[in-house]
Amino acid sequence: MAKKLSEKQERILEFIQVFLDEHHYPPTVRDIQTGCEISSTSVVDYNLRILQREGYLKRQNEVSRGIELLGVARRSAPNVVTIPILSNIAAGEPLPVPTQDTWNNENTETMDLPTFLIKGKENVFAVRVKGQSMIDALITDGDLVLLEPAETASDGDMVAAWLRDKEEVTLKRFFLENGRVRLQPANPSMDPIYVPADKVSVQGRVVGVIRSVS
Amino acid sequence: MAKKLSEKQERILEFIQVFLDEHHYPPTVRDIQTGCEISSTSVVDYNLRILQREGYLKRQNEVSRGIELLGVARRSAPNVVTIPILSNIAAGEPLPVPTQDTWNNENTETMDLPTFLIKGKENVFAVRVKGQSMIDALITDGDLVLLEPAETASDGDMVAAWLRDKEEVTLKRFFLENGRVRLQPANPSMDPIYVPADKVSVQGRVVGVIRSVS
DNA sequence: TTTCGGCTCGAACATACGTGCGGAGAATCA
DNA sequence: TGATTCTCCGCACGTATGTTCGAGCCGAAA
Repeated sequence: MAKKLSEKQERILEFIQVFLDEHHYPPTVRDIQTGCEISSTSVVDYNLRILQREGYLKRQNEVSRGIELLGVARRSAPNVVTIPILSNIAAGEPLPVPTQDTWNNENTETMDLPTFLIKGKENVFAVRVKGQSMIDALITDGDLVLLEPAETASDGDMVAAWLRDKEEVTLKRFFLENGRVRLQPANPSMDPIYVPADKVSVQGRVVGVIRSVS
Repeated sequence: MAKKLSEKQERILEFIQVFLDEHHYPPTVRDIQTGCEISSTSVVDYNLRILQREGYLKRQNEVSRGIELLGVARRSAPNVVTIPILSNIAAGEPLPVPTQDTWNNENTETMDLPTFLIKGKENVFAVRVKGQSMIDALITDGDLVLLEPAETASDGDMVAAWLRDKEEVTLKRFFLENGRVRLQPANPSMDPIYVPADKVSVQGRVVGVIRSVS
């Protein structure tokens, strides 16, 4: 178990996990072969044996799709992850990005999300929006905004930005243009705002939005 | 879906569930045959087809163990439901509300949703929005709209409405006002439209919206 | 009675799929 | 340098497994 996995083995493991999420049954050797761009089924077999020996999975002999992930490799709830919901957002203050304490606080509200919504993201949390202040981001009262903590952003990212001067949080697409920041609303009929870079701090990247209509 | 299952079909379903719990991969036709003491593989196949037609499971053609339990039958992830995603929505045509066929078509894309999003609703399906035509409902390109099939609506319901004269589908809040229908955009800065009741047909109630930011 | 549709049977067919084998680079070690 | 081990390759064999077909059974409708 101690041995480190080769890149190919990591890839195979990852592929099996994703395949399982999508199909709810395990892949065949040949599924893995094409999915991981491996040249021969025997190479897949070879690496599967290693993965089995190292305890990452269990295989049934002579059984098609007889692969079962074990331990760490196994995703306990295959399609769902639990994230915290922050409420009590005060207007005029930055977002309270969750800490470990938030997670551990048993009073924190949580929700389950399908994994495909936050694929690859980490420490995602949700904020329940109050009022219409985000309407130019196509977000309205009661919506849940999914955020990934981040202090920086690349051009085009949808971010939650704290505007020091205005003392407000806004959700817009981020563009850095020769020293100042252009914040572009998601609603194309609305105009961008321009802010000096040192007056903006990125608090997180927007991963998704969920609206539950009553 | 309405039809009652035969004793044999109940047993098969139960067997698949138990098998799944034990092995973490689906059984073969022959596993079911011996497990349920059925005399012939073709009988299993016959009943599996019925179970598929009734929406209890989905099968992949020519794929060993290509069985996937759906909805009620699925119990591995109790807080999750599987719904179909309709794409290929043609502009200028009513929504293709899903039928049983849609469910059974193995090419139909599906997604898992946390149950809290569709609490109490039935036969919910998702539509992937193309373009900006729904922008006044705070919905943009790529969003997934969750709909519950419905032919009628109460005042205040957010509905998908087919406008006969305009030949378009729109998402708005529904109000019946002395013989005509007021359709109110979710964006409060936009004006409602008024349509004679016989020129509007409700296709579904909007249950939620999901946006995954790339 | 006949007819017909739902259900069962057994066998065979086609192929999806796990596995084994000979060999070949490439890396490690002496 | 050679020996050894690890990893990869392509191929082909055997069987596991989904699917089909023709026939038979049985109860309900005609």
